[in-house]
Amino acid sequence: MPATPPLTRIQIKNRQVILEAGLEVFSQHGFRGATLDQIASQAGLSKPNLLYYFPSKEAIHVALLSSLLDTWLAPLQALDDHGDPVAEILDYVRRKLALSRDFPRESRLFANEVLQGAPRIGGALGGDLKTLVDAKAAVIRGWGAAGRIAPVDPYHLIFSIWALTQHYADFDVQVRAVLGGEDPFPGAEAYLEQLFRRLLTA
Amino acid sequence: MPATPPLTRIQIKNRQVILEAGLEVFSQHGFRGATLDQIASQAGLSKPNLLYYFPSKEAIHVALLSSLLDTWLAPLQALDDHGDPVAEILDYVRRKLALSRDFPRESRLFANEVLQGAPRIGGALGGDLKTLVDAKAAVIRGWGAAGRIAPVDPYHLIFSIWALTQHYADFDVQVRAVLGGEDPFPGAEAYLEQLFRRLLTA
DNA sequence: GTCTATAGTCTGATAGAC
DNA sequence: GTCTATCAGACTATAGAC
Repeated sequence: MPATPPLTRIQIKNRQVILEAGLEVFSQHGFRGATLDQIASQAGLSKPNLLYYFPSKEAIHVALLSSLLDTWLAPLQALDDHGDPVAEILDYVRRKLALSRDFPRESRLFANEVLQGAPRIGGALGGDLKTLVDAKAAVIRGWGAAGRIAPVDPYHLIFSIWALTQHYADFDVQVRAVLGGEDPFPGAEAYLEQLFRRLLTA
Repeated sequence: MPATPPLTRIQIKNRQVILEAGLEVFSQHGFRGATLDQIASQAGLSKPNLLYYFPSKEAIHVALLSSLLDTWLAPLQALDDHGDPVAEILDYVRRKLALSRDFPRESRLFANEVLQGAPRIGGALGGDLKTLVDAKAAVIRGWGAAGRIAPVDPYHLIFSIWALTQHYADFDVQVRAVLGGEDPFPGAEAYLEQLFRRLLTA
């Protein structure tokens, strides 16, 4: 028998509605800035009803972070040891930029959390995340050693891909203010392809 | 006669103490996450005494943001039309990375603000910031047109410098978790020089 | 399962003594 | 100028009716 009982359809649906509302509110205001009133209103439920499905405000936040972490790391997971090195890295950049364009709230949720010292997902950073990055960094280092890409520090390469792609989601307000409201993503995709192609084939 | 009376020495000193404490607390917890109790404790003053020097919590935050904006834009201001193009841009990268290393709290203060939609400095983004970036983007575009650097979108070049340098301050916890605690800045400086040199001299 | 009502706590800001 | 005491509102979470 399972340690936790299976959820009914209505429980599953309401939990999803609450997580969607939590994502909207937490990503915009951060953990402390968000209130249960806002989340309840966004979800179309009463405040005590939220706490019927989740034991606390923090539980909603933690559930969001952990359920989204896999999605967030999928583009790096997909980096294929056996593919063409430059194409693999450029594909990774494209997939990561697409996440920023299509899921900006998820990006800002993580950014808020990490910016404040990752009090609720700190463990995953030194655990699963580090394990994954170490593995992929070894792949990239191997490509460099074999002369298939220009020599480059694989860790800072990965950091730079994160920084450059997430910037367009996390600092969207600033980017659009400078560009006068123009959609930054077409230009960003072209620029990043140029940047990493020149870096890796120098 | 001045619209506001001149400040005494003790007033100037206490305002500075409060701003220093506010920077520490706001940069770590964001505007809503910070409390006057924390700031007062950090400053070694009582809570009502804080509000003797500043009319409200928001006034402390706004004073911090506006007094730091100039410092934050100084490295871009210093980009010299008449210098060597590649050296000027690489110097800008170095100066901006030094800000992230030496003033990470200031970086996180701005990141928190922009991430949440810049509710308190939104005006400066489309105003002073855009004006400055437009001017410097024109300089960089001129260098490209004259064949002195490889052709590159000047706006996304500037965004990429911001993203890459600020990442090491704003996501410090994540970077150090992946690197196992090692100081990221020496490696970052070498990597960024390599990256932008290859981009601009391709 | 969902609601209204509310308990208990925290927080920004003020009053008033010294 | 600085403090203690405190107010009024907002907040998370719970109690209990339906």
